[in-house]
Amino acid sequence: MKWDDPLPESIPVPLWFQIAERLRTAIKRGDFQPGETLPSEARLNQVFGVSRATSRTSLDRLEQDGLITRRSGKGSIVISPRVDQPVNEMSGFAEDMRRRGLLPSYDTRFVGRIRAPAEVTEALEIKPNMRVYQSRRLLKADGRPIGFAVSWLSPSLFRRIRPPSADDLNRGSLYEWLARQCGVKIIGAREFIEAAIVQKDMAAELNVPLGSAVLIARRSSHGSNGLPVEYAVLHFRADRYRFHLQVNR
Amino acid sequence: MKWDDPLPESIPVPLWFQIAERLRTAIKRGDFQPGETLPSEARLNQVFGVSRATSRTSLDRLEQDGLITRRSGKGSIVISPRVDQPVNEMSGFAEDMRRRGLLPSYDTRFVGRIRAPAEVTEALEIKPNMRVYQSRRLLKADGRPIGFAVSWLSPSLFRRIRPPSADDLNRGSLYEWLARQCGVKIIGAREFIEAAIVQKDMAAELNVPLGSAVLIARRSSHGSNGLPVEYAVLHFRADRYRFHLQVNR
DNA sequence: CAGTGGTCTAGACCACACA
DNA sequence: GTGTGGTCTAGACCACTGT
Repeated sequence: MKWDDPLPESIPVPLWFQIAERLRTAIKRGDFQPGETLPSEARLNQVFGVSRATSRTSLDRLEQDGLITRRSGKGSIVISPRVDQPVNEMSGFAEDMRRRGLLPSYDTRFVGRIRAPAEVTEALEIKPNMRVYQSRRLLKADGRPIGFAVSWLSPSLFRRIRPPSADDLNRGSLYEWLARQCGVKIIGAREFIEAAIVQKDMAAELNVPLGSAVLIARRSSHGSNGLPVEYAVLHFRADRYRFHLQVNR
Repeated sequence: MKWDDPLPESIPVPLWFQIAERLRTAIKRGDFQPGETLPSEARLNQVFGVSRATSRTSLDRLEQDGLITRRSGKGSIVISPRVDQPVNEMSGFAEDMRRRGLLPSYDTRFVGRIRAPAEVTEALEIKPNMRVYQSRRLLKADGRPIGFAVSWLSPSLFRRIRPPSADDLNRGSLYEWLARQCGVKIIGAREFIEAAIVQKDMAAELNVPLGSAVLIARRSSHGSNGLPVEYAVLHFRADRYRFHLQVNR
């Protein structure tokens, strides 16, 4: 499939998205090398028979994803490719692992209601000392411990719906469960990333010697209504995990 | 200043940007609370006398910056505000520190040409064992060590221009120097973030005990032509520094 | 139903880069 | 000069949300 083959007719996918995907795969394949320019907006209009706004929307997306930069008078220039797959797009642990070619699994250690510490009530924007649903899970990749996730969910989710069981949590992604059962999609988050020396109980869970380094992420997630959904603290083995992110502008 | 005051006439700033700034400050000020909706696109058209494409571009920017989400049929919904200052937008160390209310300074330990290790030649996309310009700098905030930056610059920068001196580097941001002297703006980067136990020489520089944790960032920066400009490895004291990032979609 | 954002068209004028 | 992306207008039809 060449990048400029005609688009299929009347499928329920936006034109701008189809065009962006064409260019994206062409870049991945190496048809456009880093430093080279993509076809101009006018050219895309001719090739795909669309208006300029549509082809611009395609390029907007590629720019936002860090694949190209655009310069007035020059064109849309391909940026050196990512070495790895993922980036800082929103993704749960399971998806993250699959993209790295590893098989994710969970061991749920605890589920239940507990009194939330201040760090949590602040993040979830609820009253101090309120009781919230907590889960504690060991995260594994190809069967080996890689991280430990402690997660608190907003009480507002469980007015009508029962919280997930340990089985639910072992079965798959928490985010998928929230989407299926609560109709809540997590669409963004704020994260703090820190380094620390592993604590005793966490060393046992992660199966690392005392004195090892861990990578810690504290994540506040929000749904499409803009309100907090989950607060999570994740510890990762420093020898098996690193964050990868793409920064623009 | 209310968010819907008339826009000044004929200033050389895009309308969509001015509108986005109005809404941004209104959100920061609390005129629109988290979970509330912003004025609809049609309303913005009336208020500012612009076309729908223009008001949409404003909202696109706010969405990209993680301030709002949009739902067809509902509106543009304000997301809970960031606790800290900005986030994963491109910024050098100096700017980063100033945003945290700290005074940045540098102690340059070394500048000169050295043979680049494989990690560097790969990131800069140059031939193995090529000699490149390296700098090693201690990063300080309010006079106290906070990190250590080792940076390699692409040889292509110095065909016509002399590399920066230790004085240049002590004086201010490397990125500002590159912009001024080489006309190269860094517009994006790829980063890996890791945790580790501090090494002996680094412990001495950072003034931390052996066995402490450090946060390590490995950054490949590229300019507006999409080609690599700088590769840097930064070690941060875990007790004084953490990353903060905003994840969308 | 009316209002919302999502997508798309067909034009326009501008500043910028390069030959 | 020609071609590039940056900005902007004035329409249009659609799917979705709530009443």
